[in-house]
Amino acid sequence: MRRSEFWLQALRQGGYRLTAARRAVVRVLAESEHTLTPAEIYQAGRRFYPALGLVSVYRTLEKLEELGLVQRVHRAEGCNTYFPSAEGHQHVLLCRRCQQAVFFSGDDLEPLVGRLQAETGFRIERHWLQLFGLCSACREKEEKDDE
Amino acid sequence: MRRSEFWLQALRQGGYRLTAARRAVVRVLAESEHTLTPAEIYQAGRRFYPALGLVSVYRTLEKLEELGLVQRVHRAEGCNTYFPSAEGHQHVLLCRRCQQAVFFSGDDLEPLVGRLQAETGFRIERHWLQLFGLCSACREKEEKDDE
DNA sequence: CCCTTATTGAAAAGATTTTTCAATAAGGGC
DNA sequence: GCCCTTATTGAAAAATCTTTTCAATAAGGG
Repeated sequence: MRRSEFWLQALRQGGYRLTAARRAVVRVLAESEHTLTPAEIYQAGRRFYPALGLVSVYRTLEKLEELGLVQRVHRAEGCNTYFPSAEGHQHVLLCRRCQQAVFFSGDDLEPLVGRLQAETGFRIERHWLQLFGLCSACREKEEKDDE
Repeated sequence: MRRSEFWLQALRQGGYRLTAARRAVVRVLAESEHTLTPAEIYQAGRRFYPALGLVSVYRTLEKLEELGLVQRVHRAEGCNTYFPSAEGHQHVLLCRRCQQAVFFSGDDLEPLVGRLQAETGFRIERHWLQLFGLCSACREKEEKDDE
């Protein structure tokens, strides 16, 4: 099943109605390979549903986040970008130029977390890990810019 | 040397003047053990310098960040908290209740980064790692609340 | 095909951050 | 110590971004 269909189904099961506005937001974000801001989702969503309002983008993101389908992605330049949630224990690697986002897993923070809990007395509950860099396409483009 | 003195000296060497507004911001943030928002810094700073303006807090933070002395700390509830920068390769462990922040080091992401670069074609430049939990004081307080 | 009520978009309100601007004061030069 | 230049200030205005309000609409269970 495509991610957008799954999201619509999950909204339905969460007791929410399927409206044109929500379908447009889902369609844009579920299949995106880049993190998107509310304004970008709004703009792209209007191509599918011209009457879409920015407010509905915000409200739909709120629900998708609540259902665990969407995550907010923070960056130095701003914290208002969204992306499909990682499944299981995954994090994202982000291109700083084109905003492409790629999931990865395989970090092993257990030993570190255990050690820090013992040393600091904190009970550690969650962690954020994000990697930043340049995707291969943007690397080529940057080299071209330098010429 | 205390951190606040070091910051003042660094501002000076960066070509900036030492003003009462800047001294107040530095005094508040350099010795803080908690992440602080601009509004909190403003409020606390006014106790040392009542004429302080919120605008100067923003402008001073901008300069301190530019000099690498201060970092912006992001959280789910908001991205507008500030804290002294980590020295060298350090990250922060944050209490979700009282905003206490503790530096740590010892994460070893090299193998992961190397593997991902090979697999994805990205050139990985930076990473963000943050741990969230409850400090021991807040753990006790939460247990009391539950009673 | 209703009928209830969740949802909508527009406009207003809020919150936060940035810009503008005349007044002030930092600190180098004397 | 005292000018003099000019960076810096705080207040107010403007710009952004997000949330709330509200009457109109439409989703979807019966």
